[in-house]
Amino acid sequence: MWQQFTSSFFNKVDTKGRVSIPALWRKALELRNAEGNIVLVPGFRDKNCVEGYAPDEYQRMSAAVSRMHPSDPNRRKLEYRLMGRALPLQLDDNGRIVLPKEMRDRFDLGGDVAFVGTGDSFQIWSKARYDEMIAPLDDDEDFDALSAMPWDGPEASL
Amino acid sequence: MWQQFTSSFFNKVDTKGRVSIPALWRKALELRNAEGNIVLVPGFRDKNCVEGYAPDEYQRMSAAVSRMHPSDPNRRKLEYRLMGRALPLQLDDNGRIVLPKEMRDRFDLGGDVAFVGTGDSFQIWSKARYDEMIAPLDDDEDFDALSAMPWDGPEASL
DNA sequence: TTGATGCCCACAGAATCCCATGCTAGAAAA
DNA sequence: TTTTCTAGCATGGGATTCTGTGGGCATCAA
Repeated sequence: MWQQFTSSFFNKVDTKGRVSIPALWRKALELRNAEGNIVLVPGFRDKNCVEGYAPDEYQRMSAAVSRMHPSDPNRRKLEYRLMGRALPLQLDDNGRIVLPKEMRDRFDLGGDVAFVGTGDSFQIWSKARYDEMIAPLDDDEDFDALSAMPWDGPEASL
Repeated sequence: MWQQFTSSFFNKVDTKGRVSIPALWRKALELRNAEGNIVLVPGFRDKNCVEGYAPDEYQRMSAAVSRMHPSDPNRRKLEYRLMGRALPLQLDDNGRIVLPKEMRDRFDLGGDVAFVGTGDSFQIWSKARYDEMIAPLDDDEDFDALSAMPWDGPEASL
């Protein structure tokens, strides 16, 4: 539909470490003129998964870090975690990427993995860890996070 | 009539999971320049049904989430439930969509389903669950929710 | 040699497209 | 009014395309 990463998908990592990027997201990447390029960042916002960005969004993130003053110690930390660990990858002809061995080991990405869309980025979880993470969210009866969402009525944005 | 989703409809889901979007709402989608696109979100505001949005309304929701700071834990929760589960779909030539199997299983959407208009969005219920849900609402004699409605008089908005 | 990497092809199941068929409501004709 | 016609709508089935996945084979490095 459009250039956001939405929905969740459960794909398999084969013995070579290859895994398909969901077809829906490949179309999203095209709309972002990514030309088959994505950037993987391990454990940035969430230390239990790998985050994936289209080039344009990754640049937005790193630009935000670059706006911080060079003397700011938090900038150094962010640099190490965002730039220092970012891994640019290319999709192959079948729409797959190869997850490097260190990433597979560290995040348990063998066999079934979960791709979770988070709008301008996405996450890759091991299926087992994803299930653990998501279960309490589904049990949340009243879902109080919704009340934290900013809302100014229909005519506010767009 | 116009671009709001109003009224209720009872359609059938076939063996392939296909179901017609009510014709009245297809016209509403046209007025919203949706071009046959809708977004389904399972159990977001109400955990017992699937919610449907026109692209413009969905973007309004997700934009509200994106305005929250990336470090906000409530943003994470909302991402998982809104973006992480949102499913963009296209109407086919006959005005139908395909409900994915997981959704059909989880919300019991086989055979008869109810489409309920809720203004800027709509809901899809299994007929059985819908009947259960709606009965006590009709018995609500005094309907005290009405007193909670903000009201500035006819000339306020528009 | 051994192992990793990139590229190509193959295949099954699932999703999607295309065409057909009743049904209904409303218009048109008698 | 009653009957006939028609266009729009919901629904069904077959055929085709797509997508995720597995395997083979060169190439290159250690």
